[in-house]
Parts: sequence; structure tokens; C-alpha cells
Amino acid sequence: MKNKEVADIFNKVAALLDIKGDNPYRIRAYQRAAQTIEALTTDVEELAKQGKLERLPGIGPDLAGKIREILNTGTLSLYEELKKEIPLVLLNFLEIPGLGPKKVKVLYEKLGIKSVEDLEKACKEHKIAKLPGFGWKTEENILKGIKLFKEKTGRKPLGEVLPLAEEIMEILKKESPVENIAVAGSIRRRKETVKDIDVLITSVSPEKVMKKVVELSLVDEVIAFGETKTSVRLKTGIQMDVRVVEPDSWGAALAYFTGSKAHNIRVRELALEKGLKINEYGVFKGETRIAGKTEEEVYASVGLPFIPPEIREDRGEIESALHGNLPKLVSYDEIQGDAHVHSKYSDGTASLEEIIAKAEKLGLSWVAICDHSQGLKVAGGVSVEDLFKKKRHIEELNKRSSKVKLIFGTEVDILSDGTLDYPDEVLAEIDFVIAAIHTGFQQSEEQITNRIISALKHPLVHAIAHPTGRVIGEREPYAVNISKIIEVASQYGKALEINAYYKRLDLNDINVRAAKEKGVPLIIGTDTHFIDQMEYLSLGTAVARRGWCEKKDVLNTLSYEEFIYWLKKVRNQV
DNA sequence: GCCGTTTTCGGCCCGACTGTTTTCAGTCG
Repeated sequence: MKNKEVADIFNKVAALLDIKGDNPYRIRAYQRAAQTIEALTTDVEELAKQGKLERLPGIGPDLAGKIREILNTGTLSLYEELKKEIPLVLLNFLEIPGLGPKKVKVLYEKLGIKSVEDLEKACKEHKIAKLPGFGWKTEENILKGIKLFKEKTGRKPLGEVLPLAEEIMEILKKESPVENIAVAGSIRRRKETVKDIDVLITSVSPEKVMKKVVELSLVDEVIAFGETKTSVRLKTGIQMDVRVVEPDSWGAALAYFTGSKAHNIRVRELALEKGLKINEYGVFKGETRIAGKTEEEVYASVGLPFIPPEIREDRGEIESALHGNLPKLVSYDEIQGDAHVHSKYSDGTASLEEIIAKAEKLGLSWVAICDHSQGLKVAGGVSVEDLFKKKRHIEELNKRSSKVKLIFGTEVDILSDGTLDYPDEVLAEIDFVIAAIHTGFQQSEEQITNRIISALKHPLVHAIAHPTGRVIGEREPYAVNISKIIEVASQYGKALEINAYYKRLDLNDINVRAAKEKGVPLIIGTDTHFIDQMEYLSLGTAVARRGWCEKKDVLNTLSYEEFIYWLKKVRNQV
């Protein structure tokens, strides 16, 4: 997949052009193209071969040519030229809060600043305040921004921020006069990482709410404090923006602040075509507000059905909605089981009994107990002897428990030569086999891809766990050709996991969608090691939704009996 | 740089807040 590489270059070109002060619409064209290519469920290389690049939205003859240039030469002459004009390191400056392209340009041209260290030094020597358009306050803000930049308080995993956002909502509900309150932004879209917390509120006395917000004990610093908009930085380093609107604007504001930006732009373009204007206060025909109380109303005003937040990314949802073929996304309450839980038999901390109790609380009807296999000693891999103890234990519990059934499974290690960590006669006794890579991350793309493919082809394997191996913010995916994996999974009718652990979410939304399009069944597993982690199931469901999955695409929507049937069917036992 | 049954040229989403200004540019979302 060269998609990421092409998108990266386009994003960098856009940022460099931005600093240069180029035509903003040209810049947007590069950004939009980058976004489109990154979200592709097919290889851009494949599309190029088929001569279909120009069919992509926002890709014209020029950008298509530039994509081909990148594919052929590995780089782009425009990009190389721009790099000579503007040092690449300046792009880092755009990450510093308070610094945008215009200010970066001035800093570079007037003071020759080329590194964060230069910038910090110039601030401390008060050289910044003397520049046109700058002042002492800006100087101060840049210093603060540098500090944040160095602390790397960038995007945080959704699973970390969501509970915090919910806690804050609860406090504001209890202790300030809010009527409606909701989290918007990328949290509502359930993006895997988020940059800030957007909270939207209606209230009869906004000033009291705003006062409460800045007084929260969780707040570290007030960034902006206005009548309708307040921004603070929380002690965890994350920024929170709070907006208060009139009840009549609730839907419009919710749509507006949920984004994504690209999605909003498309919706507003549709509005313009109809002679309407959409902003956060409503849909307007001239001066008259014709909609805005609910999101449904706002979408209806431009001829669209309600679009679920999780797919508002301008990845084709507008077109689908216009054609009346939006997917009916799998819902959170259709999920009946958790397909990947570790117990005390390996490195999990919970007993089978505790897992059953937790599952019952969560309203699940089945849980697959997939402990590590024998060779993975660091993770308490289960010996063959213990495996059969576990099997009897599960059978016994299933006789007693009617509400929650356990499934006897394993997360079997794919060894570095592609063979599995239990002999076939043992695997044949295990009802659910999900295979995974835990060692040899440094192998070549060909080696790793082939390892996974041999596991997929193994007649006793049902699925692959965390197929790319990435850990958000900690470890890049191992080198794997995910398109090939999806292809082979499709061919052999095997499933791919959506690992729901908040730092994995692997497959990610884009790969899930690619798999779904090839008819590969998706299976959500929490990879629980500590019992409460079973609650991450909803994060996995969110990824499925972001990957446009419907009920039929997700094995967790099957009842216990149906899932058992599927397991046997894969092995040709029914 | 893209796009179009109102257009192949002239458009391209919209507003809040801050800081540096004295009416507005820059940044942000």
C-alpha cells in the first residue's frame, strides 16, 4: 500500500505551500486529495494501473499526474523544489499551538529561525515582540506552545479521553444549569485518537455554565473565555472547548461541532447549491432560519438522511446518502459476544467465573476464552495439559450457566516460520482458534505477510488477531501487506479481528472497510487481561461502524448457537 | 488545483476569540 506515502507527500506539499502563502484553494486541493487517498480501501497503485485515478473526487489531471510521479519515482519534483525553498523543519512549528503558517513565514524570513531551539532563544531574547503583527503576548504564548510541543501533548487514544469527557459531563450536569449537553467533535465520531474534548451545551444562563467550566478542578489553564465559547487546558494536557447555544440551534451546532471539517464543508456546499447557508446556528434562507433544532432537520434541509457520526469523514458517505444507499451500521446493542478474552489460565487476571459475571453485566451471551499458546512463556502460555483442564472447566460452567456461554478458544502464536504453536491434533480439539503474531516483528514484509497467510490457510484456524500489530502511540504496525491478508482471508472464508483494546483498535477503520468490501467477516475481541477491559467492546464496535460495517459483517452479532455453527462451517464440519 | 444540466472561468464553508491594531489578520475548529 503506497497510499500512506502519497498522502504524506501531499500533506507536506500543502503545509509548505501554506507557509509560502500560496492560493488557499490550491492548498485545500492537496489536503483533500491526501485525505481521499489515505482513506482508499484499494491500493492507489492499482487504481493508477487501471487508469482510474481521475475518477477519485478531488483528483484532476494534475494531481493524478503527481500521484503517478510519486509511484514511479518515489517522490515528487514539486515537493523537492519546495523543500529547497522552505526547510521541512518549519512544519513542526505548525504543531505549536498559536503558530500558523503566516507567523511561521515571518519568523523564518525576518529572523531566519530554523529550529524549535532557535525559536525558544528568540522568544527569551524578546526578538519576537518587535516583529510586525507580533507582540509581547504572542511571545509569551509561543513559549507556552513550545513547552506543550516538547511534552508531546498531541493526539490521545479515544479510550483514554472518553471516560474523562463523560466525567466532566456528569459534573456539569449536576453542578451547573445545563439543559442539553453532549460531547461532539472527534470523540462523538469515535475516532481512534482525539486532540481535544468538544462539549456542546444549551442553557438559560450560559455565563453560569462558563464560570463553572473554568472553575473545574480538572482545569489547568484558561485559553479563551467568551460568552458562548470557552477553551481550557485540562491537567491531563488535553484541551477542552465548550460552546453554549440556543435550543433552536442545538442540532445545527451539534452537526457543526461533530465535524469532520471535510464532511461539514461538503454539506455546506450542498446547501449553497440550494441557495441555503448553514452555520452553527441553523440553516438559513436569506435571513430566515428554516432548520436547526435537530441534526435530522439540518440534514433534511439539504436533501440528506441522518448520517451517523462515525462515518462523517467525507469518505463517500455524502454520495451514498444522496443515492439512498447509506449502510445500516451495526448497532452497539446488536453485539452479543466478546471473541477474545484472556483468563487466569494464561496472563489474564480474571477467573472464568468472574468473566461470566462481567459478561452478564454487559448483557453479553457468549465469551470466547482465548489464552496464549504454550510457547509464549512471557505471557503464561497454556501447556497442552492445562488446555484440557480448561476445556473441562468450560464445559462444566456451560452446563451451569444459561445466560452466558463460554467458548473454548486459543490465541495461538504464529511462529517465525509460519507454523502454529500447538500441534494440529491439539488445535482440532479447540473450538475457536485465533492466530496472532507476537514475535519476529523485525522480519521483512514478505516474511510477515507469508506467516499470516500460512496461518489463514491452515484448515483449523478461524481468524487472525490484531492483524497489523500496531499499538497506538507506542509501536508502528509490523511490515505487513494488509491487502494480501484481506485477499487471502476472503478466499478462505476466514475472519479478521477488530481488536478492541483501546491502544490497538487493529484492524483500523480503513482496513475494516477494505475487508468488509471483500466480504471478509470481522470479529471484535477486547483482548481483555484485566476484567474491566471487557468494556472496550464498544470501542471495537465503533471501529466496525467507522468501517461501514452492517450487522451481517460482524460475527459478534451472532447468537452463541449461530457462532458455534459458523466455527464448524469454517472447518467443514457442518 | 478542482469543478460544472444555471458555469470550462470564477467560484471554492463559516464564525469565535485573541492580539495587535484602531478596523482586522491570524489562528482555530
